Amino acid sequence: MRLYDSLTRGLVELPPSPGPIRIYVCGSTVYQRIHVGNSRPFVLGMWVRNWLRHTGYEVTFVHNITDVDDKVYAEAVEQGVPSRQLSERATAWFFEDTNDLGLGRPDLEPRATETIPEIVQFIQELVDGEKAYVANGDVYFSVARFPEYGRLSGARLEEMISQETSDLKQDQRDFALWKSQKPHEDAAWDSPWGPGRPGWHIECSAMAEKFLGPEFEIHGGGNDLRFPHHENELAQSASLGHAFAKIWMHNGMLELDQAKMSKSLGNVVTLRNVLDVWGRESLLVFHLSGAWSKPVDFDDDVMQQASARADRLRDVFRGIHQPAPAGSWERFSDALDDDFNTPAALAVMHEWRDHELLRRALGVFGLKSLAENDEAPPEVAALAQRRQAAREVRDFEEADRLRAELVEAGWEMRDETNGHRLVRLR
RNA sequence: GGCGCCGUGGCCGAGUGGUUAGGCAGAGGCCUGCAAAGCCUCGUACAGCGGUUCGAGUCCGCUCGGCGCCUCCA
Repeated sequence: MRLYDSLTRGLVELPPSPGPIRIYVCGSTVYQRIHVGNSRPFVLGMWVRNWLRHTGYEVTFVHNITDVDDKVYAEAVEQGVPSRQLSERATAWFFEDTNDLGLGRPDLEPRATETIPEIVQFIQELVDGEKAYVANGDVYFSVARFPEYGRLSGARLEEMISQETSDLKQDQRDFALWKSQKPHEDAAWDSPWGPGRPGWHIECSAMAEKFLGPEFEIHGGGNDLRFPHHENELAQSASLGHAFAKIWMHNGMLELDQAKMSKSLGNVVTLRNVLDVWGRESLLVFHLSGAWSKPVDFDDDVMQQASARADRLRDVFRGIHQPAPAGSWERFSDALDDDFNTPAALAVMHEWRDHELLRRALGVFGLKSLAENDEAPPEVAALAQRRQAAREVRDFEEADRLRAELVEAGWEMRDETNGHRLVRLR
């Protein structure tokens, strides 16, 4: 299998299976409900894990939760609640919403606040190696001492100007590894540099390396994290001589009205809302429909299309279909092995009539539910029988009345040559 | 301004330089009391202009347009 790597800007071949594949995907900072855009890296990570396991790899998938950050404190002050309480509530929402995607959980879901000792040690090593310096309770990474800085984002060091300025920085491009506690911050941890909390990027270097080691195969996350987040993670880890990620997998953004969906712009649709309105299957099919690395528009129209596609796949398991040429698993697996091309894989699935083949493919994407046959409850089946009887005596008025009653109960009658079929309405 | 991605039929969206992507919507047909689903048929599209080539959606250049990052953001 090969994947597009943002660092080398080309396709990189994975080591042959079987073998270990370690994946780290940046999760969300938790201070409110996550939006649909946030579901993309989670879904992609779970799917890649499933697929790699399916093809024989031993996969470890780490997906972190950043539960300490400027935003968390700010929102807590805004709402007048303790920051710990806020982040715990938002973490619970995160689990609730992602659970409802029905994909299971990543192997490890570490939280920044549970990784403080490793973070502190990481920073200490950077300070000891003179890659970072202490200034009045803060610790900053020295960008000038890492010549490779800018490689991931393609930015030139000389042209970078940090917007987060501080008199404590030796160079305005430097970024904080540790921030001393501020008056409005109600939670802090002890450190050799005084009470404070981690800067934004160090927690990911620490969590990734704690569970995967100094070198791992895939690092994922949204394309907007390429700079500064991932650039800085790479700088921190590489400064200690760690190889860090071999492949950087940056997923494209979800766009709403031709602009990136983002909390700061406020053009956000929560994952919760999408799950409630469209259901998990339609959302997953939507994610399947677009190449992971490219931006995609999110609106009712594309969700409607995804929903119709989900129904079409579902119908394969319902009706009696015309015999079709035997499906080829190879075409499906070739699509996924080629940079995880899910739109192409989905197209192959649409051509299949073979239940077992299709069920197996759906399983990779957490969509086996589409293959489940609906079993009508006895009272619905009884209603259907009465309608069938009415039809047989050609009492169509009564038949239509009973059909309307069935629709009311959430079931659709599909008449067939020798009987009928009940299909649950969604 | 710098770095990067992208422009495919009404819509979404694949596409190693040379035979059909696939789906949604729409039209006609088969089936049917009606309906739904299914099945069959129907779209000769690749932003524009040059160039390379026997041949380009697919490579090169330019132009136009869209998006992302450069500041918190999946």
